[in-house]
Amino acid sequence: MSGLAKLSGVDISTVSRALNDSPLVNDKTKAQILQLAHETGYAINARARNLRKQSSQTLGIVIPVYPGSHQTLSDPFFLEMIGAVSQAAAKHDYDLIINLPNSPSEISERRLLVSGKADGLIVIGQAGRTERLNSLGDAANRVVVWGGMIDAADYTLVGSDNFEGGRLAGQHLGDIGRRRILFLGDIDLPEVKLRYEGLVSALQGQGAEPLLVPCSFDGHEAYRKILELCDGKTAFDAIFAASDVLGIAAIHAVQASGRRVPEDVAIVGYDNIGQADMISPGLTTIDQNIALGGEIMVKALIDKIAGKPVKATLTPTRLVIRGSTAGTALPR
Amino acid sequence: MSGLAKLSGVDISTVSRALNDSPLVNDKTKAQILQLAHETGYAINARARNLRKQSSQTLGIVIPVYPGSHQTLSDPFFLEMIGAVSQAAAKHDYDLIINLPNSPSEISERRLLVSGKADGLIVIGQAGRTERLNSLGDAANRVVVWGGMIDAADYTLVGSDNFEGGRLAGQHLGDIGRRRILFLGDIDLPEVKLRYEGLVSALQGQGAEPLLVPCSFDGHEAYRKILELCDGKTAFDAIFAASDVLGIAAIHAVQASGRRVPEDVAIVGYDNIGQADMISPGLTTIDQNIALGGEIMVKALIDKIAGKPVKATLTPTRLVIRGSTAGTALPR
DNA sequence: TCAAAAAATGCAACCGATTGCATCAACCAG
DNA sequence: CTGGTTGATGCAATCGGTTGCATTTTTTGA
Repeated sequence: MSGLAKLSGVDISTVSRALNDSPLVNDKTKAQILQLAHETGYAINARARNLRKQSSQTLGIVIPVYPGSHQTLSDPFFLEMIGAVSQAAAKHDYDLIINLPNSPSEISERRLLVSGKADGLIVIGQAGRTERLNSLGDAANRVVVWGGMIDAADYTLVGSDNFEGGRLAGQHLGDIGRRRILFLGDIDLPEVKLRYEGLVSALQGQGAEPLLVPCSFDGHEAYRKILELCDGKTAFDAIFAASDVLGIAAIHAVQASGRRVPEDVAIVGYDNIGQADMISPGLTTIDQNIALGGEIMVKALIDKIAGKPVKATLTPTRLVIRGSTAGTALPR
Repeated sequence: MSGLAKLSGVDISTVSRALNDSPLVNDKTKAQILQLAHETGYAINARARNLRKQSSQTLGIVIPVYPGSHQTLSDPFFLEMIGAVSQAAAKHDYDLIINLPNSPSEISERRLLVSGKADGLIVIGQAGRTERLNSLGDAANRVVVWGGMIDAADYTLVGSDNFEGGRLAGQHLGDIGRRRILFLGDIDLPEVKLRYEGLVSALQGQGAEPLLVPCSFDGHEAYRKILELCDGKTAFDAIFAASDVLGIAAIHAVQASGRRVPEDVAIVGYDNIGQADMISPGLTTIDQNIALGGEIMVKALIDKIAGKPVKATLTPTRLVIRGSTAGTALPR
């Protein structure tokens, strides 16, 4: 910048204003400076600017994946979420930094905010982190969390309507005549619990009741558990899985045991990840509209940073019917 | 920091040294300052530190996805790459910022480096960007690119051995008796071209020659093209697709046309994305070891930033046989 | 034509850390 | 007791922008 100042013969303060398109600067001067900047390939030093302006035009996304957690970063849901948030952030002229906590106890969230590396934080999933997130205190007004709506949260929540999603799945399975329905998932997680409750509520209307099969978000675990159940004497004609990864594993397990999907066992997943329609049969699922979710979170976070009040938001939640319940596989 | 200085009664320079564990500071003083820092939840201001140290402990990853490019960010390959790089960066105590260029012509790479937002850059794929990357000039010594090995590159390349991958695929298809093999992909991209050449070389030994089916990385396009070919009069008994997404689409297309995989048409993909074994039949593919690739790139980039010489590196490339060529589908 | 208002530019403090150099105290050897 | 080391700390410049205020230049209106 001082280089540009010398070249154009004005003070660096004028250069600064010109580059920021300040109305204080004469149009001719401004044009000349911009021209010079362009020619010399000058780019404002973000480090200095960030320090002075006390902001960094950067958002952070925290993915709760650590050695020992059952979910891995390669879970397509996380990856799609990263993609969605990243595109939304870019659209709003923010950079996005990814943070993967090394351990469940590390307080990297606070550190990211306090150190000023990020102006705000998007946290994916609140499982077992409610307290920790609440303890962010002051910093909490620069945090948006993706997760199920719970009352105990001080932070802003964005997420799909998990209860409604569960209800839709239950109703659909009822509609196609299924009565013995397994729920595959870990209801200790708030999001999953809501999906389960939605399912229960839908089935009540039909006089049925689901059977709970506890399972983490690990596809291999789901495969094993469903295979065991198939080989056992529990009778069931449908599975509602807490995620598409689990649902896809369930399809495989059911097929491996010699039964047909959907004729013998209908299967519904949750998330509508890109792979849900790349398998045979396609996986019927609950769409969370991840792309929209990312956009909503980014916008909400930017509003919060600007001090505007922001309230929790639900993304549209809808049922996507494919071969795993419908009998016909749709091509992509 | 000035707060800590007041609290502990020493100069901020001493506080700074203490927090950085400098040997210049008396151990007792140091302990006391660290204690205070812990109690008050103090975190070093990254913005100021970055400015002063002329570095930001941050790497950037550039994904060449923009409106109009056929590949989308939701391509699992990109997502897995982001995950791999992100974990590797975290391991080396670097933050990672994601950059999605808004247009093919935008020079966001240079900007990221020159502005100091990132100390170094990892670029995924060099398709049509060779010139642009070479034009980075000085900045190129802080760039590592994932892509096929080509001679014209000034920058450091890391990638799987695309030629060998193609050769492995060709050999395998030959071994199982296939002679009429389609290659599905866009050989204008350097990586894809090498895969094709590897395939050709393997088939030469067997007296066969592949048929080229030009196709972008878009799964839907692949589906349409393969379906057309199936309905036409071209005879073929195998497909080697330039990516798993294309391979999976090909499986669907072939099945939709009433033929069996692998009995009528054997299919091999490329990448070994997580979903390759979540479909039926599982997709035989060439594993690029994305996780290792991410780690190698991060290490190479950090070395380059430190001024060490770094040379191009190939990641191990191997054939993973699954149901789409083997006749038996493996459970996950 | 000249004072007042408006527009454009310059000056200098500031953001919060890091670090070379100066200073000061404690300790040692002669 | 004194000069010389060593260890510990403080001082102040610095990184490269941004911005409130002062100053200069230009424009306006009577």
